[in-house]
Amino acid sequence: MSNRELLERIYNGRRAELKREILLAAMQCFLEQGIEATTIEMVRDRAEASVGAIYHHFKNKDGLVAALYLAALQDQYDGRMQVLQHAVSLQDGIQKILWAYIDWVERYPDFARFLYAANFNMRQGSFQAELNQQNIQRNKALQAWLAEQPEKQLLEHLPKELMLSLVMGATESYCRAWLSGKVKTLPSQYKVQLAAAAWQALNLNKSLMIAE
Amino acid sequence: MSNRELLERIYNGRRAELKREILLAAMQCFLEQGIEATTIEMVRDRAEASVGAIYHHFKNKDGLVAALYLAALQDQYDGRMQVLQHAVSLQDGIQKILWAYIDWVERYPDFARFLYAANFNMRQGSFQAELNQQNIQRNKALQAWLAEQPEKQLLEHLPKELMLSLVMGATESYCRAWLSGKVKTLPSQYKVQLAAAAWQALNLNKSLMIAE
Amino acid sequence: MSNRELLERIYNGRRAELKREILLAAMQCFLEQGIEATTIEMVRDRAEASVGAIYHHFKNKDGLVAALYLAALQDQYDGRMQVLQHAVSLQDGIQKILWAYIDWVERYPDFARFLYAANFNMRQGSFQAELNQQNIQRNKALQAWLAEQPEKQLLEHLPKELMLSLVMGATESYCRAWLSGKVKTLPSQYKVQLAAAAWQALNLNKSLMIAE
Amino acid sequence: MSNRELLERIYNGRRAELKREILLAAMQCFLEQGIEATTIEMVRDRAEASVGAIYHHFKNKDGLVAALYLAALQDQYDGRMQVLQHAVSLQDGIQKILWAYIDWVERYPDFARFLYAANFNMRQGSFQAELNQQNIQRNKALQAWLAEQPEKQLLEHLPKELMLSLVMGATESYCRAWLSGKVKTLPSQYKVQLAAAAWQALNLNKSLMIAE
DNA sequence: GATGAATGAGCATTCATTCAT
DNA sequence: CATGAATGAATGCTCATTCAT
Repeated sequence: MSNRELLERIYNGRRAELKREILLAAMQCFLEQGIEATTIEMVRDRAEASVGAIYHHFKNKDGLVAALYLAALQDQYDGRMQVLQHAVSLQDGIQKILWAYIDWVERYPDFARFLYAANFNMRQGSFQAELNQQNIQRNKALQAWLAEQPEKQLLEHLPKELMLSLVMGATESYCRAWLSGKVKTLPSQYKVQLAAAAWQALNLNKSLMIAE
Repeated sequence: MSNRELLERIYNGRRAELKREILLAAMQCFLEQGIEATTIEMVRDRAEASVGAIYHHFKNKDGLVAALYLAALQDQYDGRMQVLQHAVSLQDGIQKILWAYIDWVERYPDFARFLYAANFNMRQGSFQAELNQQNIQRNKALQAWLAEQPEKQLLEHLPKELMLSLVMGATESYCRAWLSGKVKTLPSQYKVQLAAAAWQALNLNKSLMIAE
Repeated sequence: MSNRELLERIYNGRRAELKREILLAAMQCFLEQGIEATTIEMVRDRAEASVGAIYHHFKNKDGLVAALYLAALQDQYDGRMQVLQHAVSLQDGIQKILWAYIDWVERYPDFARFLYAANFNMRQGSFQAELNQQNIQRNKALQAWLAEQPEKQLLEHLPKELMLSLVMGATESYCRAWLSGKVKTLPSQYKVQLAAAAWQALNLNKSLMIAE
Repeated sequence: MSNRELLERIYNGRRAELKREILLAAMQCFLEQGIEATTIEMVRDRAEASVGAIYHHFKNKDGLVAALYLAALQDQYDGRMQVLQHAVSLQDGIQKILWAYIDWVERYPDFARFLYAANFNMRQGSFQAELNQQNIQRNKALQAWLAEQPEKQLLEHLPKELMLSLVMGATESYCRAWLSGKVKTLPSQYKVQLAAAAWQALNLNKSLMIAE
C-alpha cells in the first residue's frame, strides 16, 4: 500500500516501525469513522499495538492527528519543491506545481482526504504553533522561487491573496470532488484543461487589474 | 443579527421562535467548538431552553445539525434561483450564480462556515436520504435552466463533472479563504475577476476539448 | 446509624435522600480504603446509585470529599456554639468546648476520622476558598464570645497561636489515639483530667509569660 | 540542605549516593503533590535517575514511602535516646524528650511533615510488620528508662494510654500547626511553656486520679 | 408541550511495573 | 547494575438520551 511508502519517507528506519503502523491504522480509522468518532481502542486494535505505545509515541489523540497532518503536508511540499527545480518558466512552474498536486492526490488519496478532514482539528489544537511555523517557512521558499522568475512582473499587479485561488481553485475543487466520489474521472485526465484554466485566469486578471 | 433573518425565512411565525433560538445557539456552538465537541448542554445553556425542548423539536443532536444544514442549503438555493430568473444570457446567468454565491457567503458567513464544517456529518448521518433527494431536485431545476439557453451547445463538449469545478473553483476557494480568515479582502471586491476567470475557463476549455 | 443522623441535619428533606446516601457510602469507602484509593465505582456500588447521579450532585470526586468535610465541620461547630451559650465563666466555657469536642468525636467517630484523613485533600483542592471563608466566620464567633468574658484579661498575655495548642492539644491527641485504635478507653472517661490539664496549662503559662 | 544530612546518617557511604538522591526527590514530590498523586515518573525526573534504578533500590512505590518513613523514625528515635542518657531526673528526662522532638521538627520540617502525611500509608502497606516490630523495640527502651527513674511511682496511678497525650499533646499540636504554616513562631520559642504544661498535666492528674 | 433529574455505556488517559538489551 | 520502551488494567469523567412529573 502506498500509504506506507509515504510514511517511510517521513519516519524511516526500523526503530520507527511501530510508529508507522500506528499512524497507518489511525489514518484508516479517521477516514472511515471520522476523527472524533475514532477511539484509541479502534486504533490500538487495528495497529495491533498497546494503548501505552500509542501514548508513548504520540502523547495523545491530537498528537496522532498532528503527526499525520504534518507528515502529509511535508511530503506534499517536498514533491512540489522537487518538480519546481526543473521549471523553465513561470508558466511551466505553475503547471508543474498543479500537476505535482494532482499526482500527489491521486497517489495518496487517503492522505489527501485526511488533510481536508483534519483541517478543523489542526486549526484548534495545541499543534497549530508548529504548523504555522512550517507554513511560513514553506511560503518563503515558494516566494523565493517566484522572485527568481524573469516574468515575475506579470503577477505583480495581482493581489497575492487572490492569486492562489485563481491558480489552485479549479484543480482543488475537482480533486475534492474526485476524492469524495462525486466524480469518477481521474483528475490527471483533465491535467491540461486545469493547467490552462489556471494560467488563463492569471493573464486575464492581469489585464482586468490594469484596466481598473 | 442576520443569522436570525435567514432562519426566519425557513422557520417563520411566532410558534417557531424557540426553534429558531435553539438553532441559532446550536450553530454558534458548532462553529466555536466544533460539531462533535458541542454538547446538548452547551446548546441548552446558550438558547436558554430545556434539554427536553431540544429533543422535542429536533429529535436528537444529528437532527439539529441536519436542520441547520438543510435550512442553509435551501436558502442559498432560493437566492440562486431568484437571480437566475433575470439572466439574459448564459454568461450573464453564470455570473449571476457566482455573484449570488458571493453575496450569500458575505451576508451569512456563519452559515457558510457551518456548511463546510457539517459536510462530513451530513454525508454519514441518517438525513443523507433527505439531502440527496433535495440535491437531485435542485440539480434538475438548474439543468432545466441550462437547457433553455440558446448558447447551450457552447458547453456541450465539456464534461459536466469538470464544468462545476472550472466555474466555481476559484470563487469557492477564495470564499473559503475569506471565511477562515486567511485573507481579509471581501470576496465581492474580486467579483469581476472571479466571474471573468470562470467564463474564460469554460470557453478556453471548449477549444481545448475540441482540439483533442 | 448515627452518621445518617448528622447528614440529615445538614442535608434535610426527602429530596436530598439520594445525596445523603451517596455521601454516606463515600465516607465509608474513604475510611476503609483511603480517599485516593476509593473509586467512584466503589461509591456507586455502595450507594446503589448511578455514576451520573454522583457527578450530578457533587461535580466530581473532590466535590464529594468537600461536601463531607464541610458538613462535618459545620456540625461540629454548631454543637460547640450551642453549649457555649450556657457557659457561666471562662473556665466553664473552655471545659464545655472540650467536652463538646469529646462528645462529638465519640458520637461520630467516622466523621472525626474522616476530618483527619481529608485534611490534606482540602488544603489543596478548589474548595479551600469556601473552607477558609467558613473558618474565618467561625473564628469570629468564638473571638466574640471570648471578648465578652469578664476574665478575659487572664489570657491576654498568652500568644493566641499557642493558646489553642495548650487547650486542645492533649484532648485532640487522645481522641486521635482512640480513633486509630491505639487506645481503648473512651475519651469521655478522661473528661475531667483533660479539662483540668487544659485549664492548668493556660494559668501556668500566664505566670510564665509574666515572669519572663 | 539538611534533608540530605539526615539521609546520610541512615544511608551512608558513596555507594548509597543514588539511593539518597532518589529518596530526597521522592520526599519532595510526596510533600508537594501528595503521596498518591506522585508518580514514579516525577521522582525519576527530579532524581535524574532511571525508572529501573528506582525499582532496583526500593522494590516499588510503597518501598520508597517505607524507606523514608523508617529512616525518619529511626533518626528521631536516635536523637531522643541520646539526650535521654544525660537526663538527671524524671522531669528533666521528659523535658529533654520534648525538646529533642521540637529540635528535630525544626531541623527537619520536611521529614516531620512527611511522617504526618505518610501515617495512613504505613498503616496499610506491607511494611507495617517491620514498623510494628521497630515500635515495640523502641517502646521497650523507653519503658526501661522509665523503670530506672526513682520518681517512677509518681506516674504509677496514671493510665499509660493517657500519659502520652498529656505529655506530648500540646507540643505535637503546636508543631503540627507550625509545619502547616498556621502559626509562624518557632516551636522552640515556646519550649519552656510547652515543657511546663506537660509536667504540670502529669502532676495535676496524679492528684485527680487519687482523689477519684 | 415543557422540564431537568437520572441513567450508564463508553472514552481518553494514566501509571505502576516488567524485562530485553 | 542500569536503562527506558512497552504493557494494559484501571479510573475519573462525559454526555446523548429517556421519562416521570
